Amino acid sequence: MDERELLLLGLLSFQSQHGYQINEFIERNLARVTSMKKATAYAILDRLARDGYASVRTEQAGNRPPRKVYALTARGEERFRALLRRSLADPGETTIPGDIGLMFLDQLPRHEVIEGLRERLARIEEQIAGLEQVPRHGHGIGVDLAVEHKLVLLRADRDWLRGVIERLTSGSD
Amino acid sequence: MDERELLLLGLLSFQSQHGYQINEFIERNLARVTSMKKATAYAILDRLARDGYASVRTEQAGNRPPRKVYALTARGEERFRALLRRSLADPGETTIPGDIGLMFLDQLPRHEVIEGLRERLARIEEQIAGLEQVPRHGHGIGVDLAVEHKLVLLRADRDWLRGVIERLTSGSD
DNA sequence: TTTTCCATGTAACTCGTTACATGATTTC
DNA sequence: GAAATCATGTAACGAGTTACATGGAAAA
Repeated sequence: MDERELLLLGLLSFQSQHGYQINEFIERNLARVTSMKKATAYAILDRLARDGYASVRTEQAGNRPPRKVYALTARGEERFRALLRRSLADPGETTIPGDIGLMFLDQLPRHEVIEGLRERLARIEEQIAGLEQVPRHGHGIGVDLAVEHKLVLLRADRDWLRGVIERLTSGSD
Repeated sequence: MDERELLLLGLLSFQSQHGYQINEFIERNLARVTSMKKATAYAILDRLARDGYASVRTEQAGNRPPRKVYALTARGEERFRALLRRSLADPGETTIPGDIGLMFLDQLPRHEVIEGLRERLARIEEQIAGLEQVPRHGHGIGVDLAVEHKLVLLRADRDWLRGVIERLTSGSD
């Protein structure tokens, strides 16, 4: 909730934009960072305007459909900074998908567990490879940091997983 | 969704239980792994019974309120194993809270950023300290693995954060 | 000429949480 | 006599996704 709002406020803090534009940008450049859907973005933009965090100006370019261009208001910038501070300071609850499954791994035949974990490992390695190809300084150091962060955690995850698979493969318990 | 269902199926795979019992167990022993709320558990148990994954037997102990004891059916065990295999193999989308904020850190005065990240670091260290005190082999190796996993990722996160703070503190860039 | 692009949205749905209701019983 | 325990639920709400509607213009 707050994260999606923060994202939109942040994008607007760079420049005023209309919804379509924002959605395009997210889809093309931020797919790895967020999975926010278009309808959601439109709805939040609406809310931002309603709450006075953004102003709306309708713009017509030629014969195209009219655009609603959103611009941060002073209140909006304040809101942005407040959310940003909170977001930086609060690590939140990182619920790791798969950890629940881990708890029950005794219930499954050992070879099936290993097979599953190997597949997981392969997927993680794909994600890492994908992120490693993201160009640096494409959209500011902040974005680079976010990518770097993800990479660090993915690599730690990968290394741990390798260890676990090894432990499980080498038989003893 | 699937994770919560998997958790309940897994708990039932150890032994038949009624909802209250399961909720107690989760609250007391699994608060660090899941945040599923009671109402949710009751609803999912209901659904499991409706879909034939669990059988229900109503039991009365003395003058207490009647209990609905759920037991896995054959279908339920199959379902459990299927979800478990999927959960092990699929790393899913680990959306890290805070990464969105990271992207915009240029928009905030440097000292505020550092202040925020220091607080984040402290919180993470608290989480680590908390997890380090969890006794091993409390509830099976699976649970230990899950805790270990969380610890590994938290430590990687902590180390990275320290590096970032250092980089930011030492001025340049 | 059919598909894609532009640009906005709505309606229905799912999943989960919060807050509350119930009512007997045991503990403080 | 008040509070916690036992045991189940319901109703209202919030956030988000999916799928669809619209309609002109440009590209294939």
